[in-house]
Amino acid sequence: MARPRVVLIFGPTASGKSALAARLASTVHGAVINADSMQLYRDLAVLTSRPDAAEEAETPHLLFGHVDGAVPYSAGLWLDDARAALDATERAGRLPIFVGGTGLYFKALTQGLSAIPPVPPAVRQRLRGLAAGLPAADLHTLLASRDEAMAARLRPSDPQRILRALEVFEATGQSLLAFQERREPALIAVQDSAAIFLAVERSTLKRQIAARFEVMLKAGALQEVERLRARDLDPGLPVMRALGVPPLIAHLEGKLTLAEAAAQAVRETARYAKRQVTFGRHQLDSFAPVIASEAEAFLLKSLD
RNA sequence: GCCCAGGUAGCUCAGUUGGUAGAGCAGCGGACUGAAAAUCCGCGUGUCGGUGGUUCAAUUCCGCCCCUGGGCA
Repeated sequence: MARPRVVLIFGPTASGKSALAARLASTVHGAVINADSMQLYRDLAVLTSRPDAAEEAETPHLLFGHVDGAVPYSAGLWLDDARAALDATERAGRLPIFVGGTGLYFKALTQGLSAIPPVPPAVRQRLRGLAAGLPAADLHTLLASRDEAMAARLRPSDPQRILRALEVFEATGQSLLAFQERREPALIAVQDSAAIFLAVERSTLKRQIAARFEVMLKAGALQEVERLRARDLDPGLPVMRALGVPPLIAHLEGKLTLAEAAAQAVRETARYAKRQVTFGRHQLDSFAPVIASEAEAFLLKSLD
């Protein structure tokens, strides 16, 4: 097998991915490229455990904190950014090391995404406004009257996917299904990469999540959320829904004690970790599961 | 020591006029094509405190014991 031209590190939150990527990058003359949908927001550094200034000074880090929280970012935009970051890293003669916990980003990177025209913000806004007052089942009925094929594939209880199908149909006059039947070529083939899925025992992960949240609070997570709240952004934006943000806002508004908010954040983060593991197991099944403590040695060996 | 209340799922509790039990939360499994830290689907995991008795049958009724909380001493 040829030497991998790129390293892909996926794993649940709090599994030690970022530190691993940073260490590896400095040993093998690499650059770390973010594949995490929240670490890319400028407004969230503490709460997303983004690499700090010292780590970023040690080796190049790309796509971290480069997006303003007011922007509704997306997997498609990330893929564009990732393509540019990959090119820049290779031109600089460094090994690209993608690291993050967003399974969809890795799937898009290695399996390709469909080419779908952008949906005009006005269309999106109108549909979301409409959806706000409607039960999901009614939205599904609406979709079925326009795009029966796509409606048949979606559950009437899944508002987010129904909304996506509606906006694509509205913007293009075609079924989302028609687009999804064809994928663009993948940017990276798993065979050309060292792709791993960090395995950490669930109970260990939960302990690490709880300990990390305490550290985040000491490092100013509450102040970070206070600044975010002061921006008065649309609560529907991704940045406002990051783990820990809603409970800490509830605490700032006097609706929860800090202890309650922390417990809620930890619980939700643990559930998220579970979904990440499921995604890794089934959607990224060509990634090699590697025990976290052995991952560095494993990667160095496959880069030999 | 006596009196009262309670002991049922990991937690908080409901329930069974006697036919081996169910909610919420937690947990576990799963789906996944531009909001993915999102959105959605499925699953009850149990010596009903212990032990003897009555009964065809006891988690349920009776006795004794143990534990917890409160009250009186």
